[in-house]
Amino acid sequence: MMYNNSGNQWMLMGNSEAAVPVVWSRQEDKVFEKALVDFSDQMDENRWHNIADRLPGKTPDDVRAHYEALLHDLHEIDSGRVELPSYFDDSESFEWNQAEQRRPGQISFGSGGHRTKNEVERKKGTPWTEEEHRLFLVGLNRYGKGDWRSISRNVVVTRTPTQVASHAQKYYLRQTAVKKERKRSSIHDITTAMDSVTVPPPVNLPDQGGFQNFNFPM
DNA sequence: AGTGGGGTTAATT
DNA sequence: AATTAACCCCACT
Repeated sequence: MMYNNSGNQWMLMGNSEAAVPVVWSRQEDKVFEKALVDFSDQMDENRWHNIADRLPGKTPDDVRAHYEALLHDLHEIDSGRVELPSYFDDSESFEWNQAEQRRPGQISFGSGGHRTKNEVERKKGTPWTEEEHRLFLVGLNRYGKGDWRSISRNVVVTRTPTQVASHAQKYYLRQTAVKKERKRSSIHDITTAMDSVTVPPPVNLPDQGGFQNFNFPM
């Protein structure tokens, strides 16, 4: 899998050039992922163009193809368990000016209870964007559940490790919640292997408020 | 008004 | 540092 290489993309140069494999380095991936969030507001073609501008040697089409590949992987991650491929980190502690990324954020607002209006802007929780969540899944896939620090540092660069951990907590809570709802303990839950966390949430028909759970056999 | 989702912070290991 | 629990705001119903 690994979206960075899934389905090798080929760059077909006009007439005289031979096909050249498009390869994505780790650094390029990071730039790509960051740009994805930065330009998440534009869902048109400009997006690919803007992202490509940050990646010397990459065309907007390369970027779009890369994104497609990413979505494909995510779909698999999401609709199955999160399985960690055996490839782990690779020394990617390059000099990424993470200083200019991550914002000072994290202003408290609820804790103590002293609500001063003139205090530092109480930043209310900023909702995760879809892109950030996708990146979160990528990070999960790459570093595994628990390594929030790496995920924050290398993948979801717009969130601090604490935020990532928090997001993960809610994410898993929801996962199990949905799972439970779907399966009112049935004899079929018994499996030979050590159980599990599998069973793709049959997509949600819910979302609309009411879904009936049949709590009686039919 | 009650509930629950989704975010942050505090406490614990 | 990571996990767990408490807490808070807000959109819905």
